[in-house]
Amino acid sequence: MEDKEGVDPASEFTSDSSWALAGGPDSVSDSVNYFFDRESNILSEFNWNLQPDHAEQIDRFDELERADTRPYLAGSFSGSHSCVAAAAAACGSGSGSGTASSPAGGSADVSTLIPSVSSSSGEDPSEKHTGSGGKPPEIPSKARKKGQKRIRQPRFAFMTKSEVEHLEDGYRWRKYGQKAVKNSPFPRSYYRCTNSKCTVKKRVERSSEDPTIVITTYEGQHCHHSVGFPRGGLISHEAAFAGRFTPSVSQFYYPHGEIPASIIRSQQVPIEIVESRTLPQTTNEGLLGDIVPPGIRNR
DNA sequence: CGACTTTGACCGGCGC
DNA sequence: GCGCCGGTCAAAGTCG
Repeated sequence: MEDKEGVDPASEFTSDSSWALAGGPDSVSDSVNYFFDRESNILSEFNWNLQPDHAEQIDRFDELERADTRPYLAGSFSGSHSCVAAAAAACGSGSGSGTASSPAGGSADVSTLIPSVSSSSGEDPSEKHTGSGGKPPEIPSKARKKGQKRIRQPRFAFMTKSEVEHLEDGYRWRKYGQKAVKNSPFPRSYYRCTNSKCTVKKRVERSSEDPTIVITTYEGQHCHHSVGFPRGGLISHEAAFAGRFTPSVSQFYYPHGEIPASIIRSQQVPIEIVESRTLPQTTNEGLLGDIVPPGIRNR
């Protein structure tokens, strides 16, 4: 999948007007709005209700999570640019991955990221790449392996400039696998939420092009509240993503009312966070950097 | 001792 | 049809 990820989908996105429309680096806010629109549509398909007019709803969620989430987020975002996001869902749309190989020169990172998401998205029906044996995450047993296609969970991925791979997001994860990634010197790690009832998974890998960039992909939605913010309450932007990912449970808080940013046509929301730093859990400096729509950032 | 990580093997989808 | 590769499993090892 890596290959595919690194290639096609990317092209799809990059070629996709969505990112292109992002405009130049200066048009971030515009792009955010643009993406938001798309996101709204996409998310609505998942009943995530993140449309602007649902801001209140978000707040409500936030209230529910206030105890742990808000403080956490507030702290993490305060002073930084907030925001973020993206999200993606895998289901749906997807169209095939654009064959257009993505020239996306400038968005190499993005391409890498998106592909994974997008390709998965398109798979709903046919479930392409995930070869994972089509085993439903929920059902560990191999029983469902055959005859039953795995239902793709919504996904979303984002890139983070970080020195540590595993960013705190308020949830506990158990690593269940690690694989070497083709064309990349860095392995990809697979995690699943430790909550037995929760099927959320996430993949973490470093960009082969820029080792300082960590690509995290979430899949699924948490069916429980976060466990709080461990380790000194350190928070990372990842938390925000995680929260976005699980609207029904942990919405995040946007200190400045920013709207989550991007979304992509295939229900994937790739996001690129530039200069964001995630420090070791012992520190308190995790900050979100500016979010730049894929394609904008030049490396 | 339980929870978690590591790691090799296996499975299935996809491209050629 | 074959081989490659991503994703997952599960046994063994590690840690607190």
